[in-house]
Amino acid sequence: MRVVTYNVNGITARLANFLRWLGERTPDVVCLQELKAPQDKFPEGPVRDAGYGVIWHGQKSWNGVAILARNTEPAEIRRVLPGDPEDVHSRYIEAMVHGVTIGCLYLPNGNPAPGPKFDYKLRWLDRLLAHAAALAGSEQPVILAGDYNVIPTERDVYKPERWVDDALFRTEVRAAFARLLEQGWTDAIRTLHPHETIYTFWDFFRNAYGRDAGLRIDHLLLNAALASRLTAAGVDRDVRGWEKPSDHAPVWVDLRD
DNA sequence: ATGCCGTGGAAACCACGA
Repeated sequence: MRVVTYNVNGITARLANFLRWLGERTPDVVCLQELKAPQDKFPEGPVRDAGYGVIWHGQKSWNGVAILARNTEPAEIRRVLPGDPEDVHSRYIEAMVHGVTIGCLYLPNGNPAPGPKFDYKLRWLDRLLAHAAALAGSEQPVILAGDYNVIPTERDVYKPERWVDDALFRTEVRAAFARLLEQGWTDAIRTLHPHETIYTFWDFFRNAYGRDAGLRIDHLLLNAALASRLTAAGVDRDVRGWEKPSDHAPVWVDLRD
């Protein structure tokens, strides 16, 4: 079973590109972020015509997350990250697919830091840690996939010294991600490729993709019950070079049945 | 070192992203 996370940066603007990728790669489960579409504007018809069941949590202009499952319906578990009734951003959705709990998340960017947006990011990380703690030790397989907006280590950014004060790389944020891993989560890409330079995002400008000036900020974390089934992981980085691409590329894991 | 680009929504610019 292949599970993918993909920040599409606007599902409406990305639709042709996305459907091409979906048709060519036919992944089993897809976690989407940054739909940037209200609930009633999600392109449900084309997605279902492509052979996928789908649930989504939209929002006007910003955020928005979805879970797609090939030839089946994702069984929704929740569409809000617990812990803050005041938080109205659409940044989390969770469903069961083929016996695997799929958490799809879009973590706040947090810039500029310091400031209220960074404070919101840190609070969101705390809530994620609290929710993930229960899932980490579950005997049921769980994957937390999404755009974490966290550069885990210096190896995951083209020029670390330029990013030390950025909300994606500040020590508080890296420490929170490290605490997440200490709960028992496996960072699939890094575990299978410990020494490679791997990016999942390249800026739209300054020819970032051409220069390979990227970041690794999209992650798939597996709990222990699922990590034993991990066989492969990678980035569909060629998609970043397609016409009208997102600034992120799809990131995937293959799991033994 | 910097939103220089891209998207959405409203308004012929601004917010936001990373």
